[in-house]
Parts: sequence; C-alpha cells; structure tokens
Amino acid sequence: MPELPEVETTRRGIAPLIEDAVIVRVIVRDRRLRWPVPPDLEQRLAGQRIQAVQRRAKYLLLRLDDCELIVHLGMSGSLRFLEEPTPPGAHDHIDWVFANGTLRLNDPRRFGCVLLANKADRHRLIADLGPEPLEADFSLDYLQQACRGRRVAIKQLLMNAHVVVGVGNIYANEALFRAGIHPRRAAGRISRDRLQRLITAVREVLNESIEHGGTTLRDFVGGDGRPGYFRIELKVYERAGYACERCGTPIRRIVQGQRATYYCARCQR
DNA sequence: ATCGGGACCTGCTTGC
DNA sequence: TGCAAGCAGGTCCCGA
Repeated sequence: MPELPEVETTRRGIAPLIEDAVIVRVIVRDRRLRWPVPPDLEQRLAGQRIQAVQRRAKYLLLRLDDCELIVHLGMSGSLRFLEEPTPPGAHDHIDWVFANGTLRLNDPRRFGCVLLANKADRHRLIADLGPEPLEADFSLDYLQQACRGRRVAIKQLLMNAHVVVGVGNIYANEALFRAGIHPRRAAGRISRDRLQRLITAVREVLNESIEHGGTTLRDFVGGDGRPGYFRIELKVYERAGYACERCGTPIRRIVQGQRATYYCARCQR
C-alpha cells in the first residue's frame, strides 16, 4: 500500500495524537510480521512517552524515552488512531493503548515490520539508505555519480533505496513519464540535463501527492482514519492500452524486476 | 560490485 | 456459481 506520501500522511495524522502521550500498554495479537515482533515489545514500551514521530524513507520512527520504535507498513499496512474502544478485526496485529485512545496496526499481507532499536538511524535496515528525495542531498551531482557506469534500468535504480529512498512503483512510473525518460534506459546513459528533469519530476509527483493526502489505491487510510483522496492524476500507472495524454499513443505495460512498468514509447526515450 | 530472481503473505479481480 | 490463476503499493537476501 504505502509509498512515501502515504507514510508521510500517516505520520502527520498520528503525530499530533500521540506525541507527548504515554503508552499505557501494548497488545500484540500476531507477532508474525516480516520479522517477528520482538518478544519484549510489550514490556519495553509500557510506561514510555512518545517524544517524536518521525519518518525516514518509508519507515515511521517513534522516539521514546529510552529507545526507538521502527514501523514499516510494507505493502498493505496501515495505522489508525481510535478514540473509542473498538473490537479488533482481522489483521489488527498490534495496539498501542494511550489514555486518550489506541493506535492500531492493521496489515493483511504482513510484509510490514515493528522493531526496536536504541538508535534507529544506526539500525541495519536504516543506516545504509540513500538520501531523501525531497532533501537537498538528492542533488544532480549525487544522482549523476550514482548512475555513472551503471547498466541497470533507470526505473530500477530509482526504486533502489540505497540510491534514493521513498520512490515506489507508482511514483517511479509517473516521474519517468514526466521526465520523458524510457524506464528501460540504462542509468549510466542519461544526460545530466535529463537527470535534472528526473529529480524535478520525482519531487513534483511526491509533493503533489503529499499535498493531497497520499494516493488511495484500494484501501489506504490516513492515520486519522480518513481515506486519502485520489487527486494526483496518474498519467501512466495502470493505464495500459489507454491513449497517452500528451501524444495519443497507447500506454504500454512491461515487467521489470517482477514489477509492472507503464510508459509511453513515443514520449519516453 | 552489480544484477536478477525468489521469497515473504493475503485478498481482490479475472477468466474458464 | 465455483475455482484457479494472476496480480497488487515493498524490499531483503541469495547466488551468479
């Protein structure tokens, strides 16, 4: 489910509700996430105050009094804050209970994870990540260096979190369309000018989506329980066979790295 | 070092 | 109507 805008939307939704709140208790109903939920999670978290709710890549980081909680929503996860007592439903794996309500993790596919760390930015999943796409260190010089000599397709490089974080399948497709770059083009064979267009395109699609509360595909809901609105217009994603809005050529669908790629063969070179 | 593919799961849609 | 196949927003890890 979530790409970066959805995770950021979730962060913004839950932060004002749980920052400064104290965890009364934690209920884990199913520990079988991508990695097992730590056996001492309940004990470690009880009584701790949430100092801050931050995001790094698609990870939500909850800074607590004496440790940090790392949460990834995987492909199908969501966090909701419930003000009223609500019976848990299918796939409601974890509750964090506060005096003013409950933060509940739901994740049907269980590709997400909930982990503990002393310092999240030194955790093995996070320490080696690339720059944030919306920060200045995702610069033209950086990207050109990262592409140099690489024969991998630009779309796959763009989705590699060690190069740049937070660009998932939807936004990789949309950004490449906006930048006019063919998704299969070798990363090392793209001019500096076109890499700059790509950086701009990535930032545009992510920012537009964040402004609109994240895209909704199927079942995304923000931290406050309201669905995101599908206001960012997808120009190629899931549009195979439809006419390209720019030139009328039918959008093509191919597969790269077991992921669907959509593009216009005329506009993207 | 780089890369491609398999793996982890459930649920929805599609086609026979 | 029922059932199987195919597909889905992520990303780690292995072997070549």
